[in-house]
Amino acid sequence: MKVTELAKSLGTTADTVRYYTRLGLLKPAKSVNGYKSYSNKEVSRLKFILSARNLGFSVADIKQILNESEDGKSACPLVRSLIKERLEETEKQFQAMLALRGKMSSALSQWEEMEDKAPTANMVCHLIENFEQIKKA
Amino acid sequence: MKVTELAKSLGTTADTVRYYTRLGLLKPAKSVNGYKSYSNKEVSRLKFILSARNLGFSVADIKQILNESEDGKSACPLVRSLIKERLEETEKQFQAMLALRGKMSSALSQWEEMEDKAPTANMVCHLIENFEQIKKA
DNA sequence: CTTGACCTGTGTCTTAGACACAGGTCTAAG
DNA sequence: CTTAGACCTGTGTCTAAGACACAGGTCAAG
Repeated sequence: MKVTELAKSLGTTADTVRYYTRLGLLKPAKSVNGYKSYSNKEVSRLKFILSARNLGFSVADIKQILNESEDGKSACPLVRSLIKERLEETEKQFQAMLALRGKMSSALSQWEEMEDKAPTANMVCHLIENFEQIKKA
Repeated sequence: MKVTELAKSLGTTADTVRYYTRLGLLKPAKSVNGYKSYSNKEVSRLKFILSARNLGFSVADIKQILNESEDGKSACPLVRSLIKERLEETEKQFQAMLALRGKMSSALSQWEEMEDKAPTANMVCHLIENFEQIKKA
């Protein structure tokens, strides 16, 4: 199987396959013409990688998990602990985005009723520089 | 004013100041010893940049806004249109994070009751590979 | 003069791929 | 057999927004 073939069969891009290969997550054989040749084992490996990415694991996480399982050990404990970390991070980012979204939409609606002003020596844009979010009661 | 001095006075890092300087958003004079020297004008410029970053504008956006205002034009229309774009992006990312968070926390709770399994030829980790999110009714 | 604390600019690194590009492969037409 | 064109290849570079490393410069105290 060639790069593009593998990629399409799992609904991803050739660049993604190349990226994982570069990192050593996939280990294709070299075909005669120098092209990479992927076996069925690589297909299921890639399937795993894509599932894990979809669940929020980082590529580095996945590398770790694959290493563990290559030693014949169960990766389950590692997987549980990693997802706990990732979920915490996601939660933080989520809260940050929630706050940002609020700020932005508040700014947008405020600014629609405000006039344009030319810049001055110490003010680039009064919309931004005078913005203060209205606090929720 | 030196780099660190400026950074501390506005509660940011020297690296951030250097970064903006590298991009040309700040234009310090060169002091005798080769160090960068920031004037009061740079202070208010940086203050503006930090406010805009805080509202979700990208550094590229800010560059655009600064260019506009340097020509003496009002940046307000540009600012309104940019924040609209950024807000839409933020909304998309927000929804994506919301979905991801749900998936992850669902996985976490499911996996706590599932046993460990050793890897097999075509399965790295059954937790991940057999995961299917329970759909909300 | 020397020590040590702090500061400097420059260059490299990060994520997870996307994109550019020069060249190779392969199929069909001539 | 040759040629054209479509498609594919690996490698190298780019992205955002700084963080970090590092060799060397500066400056006040002793």
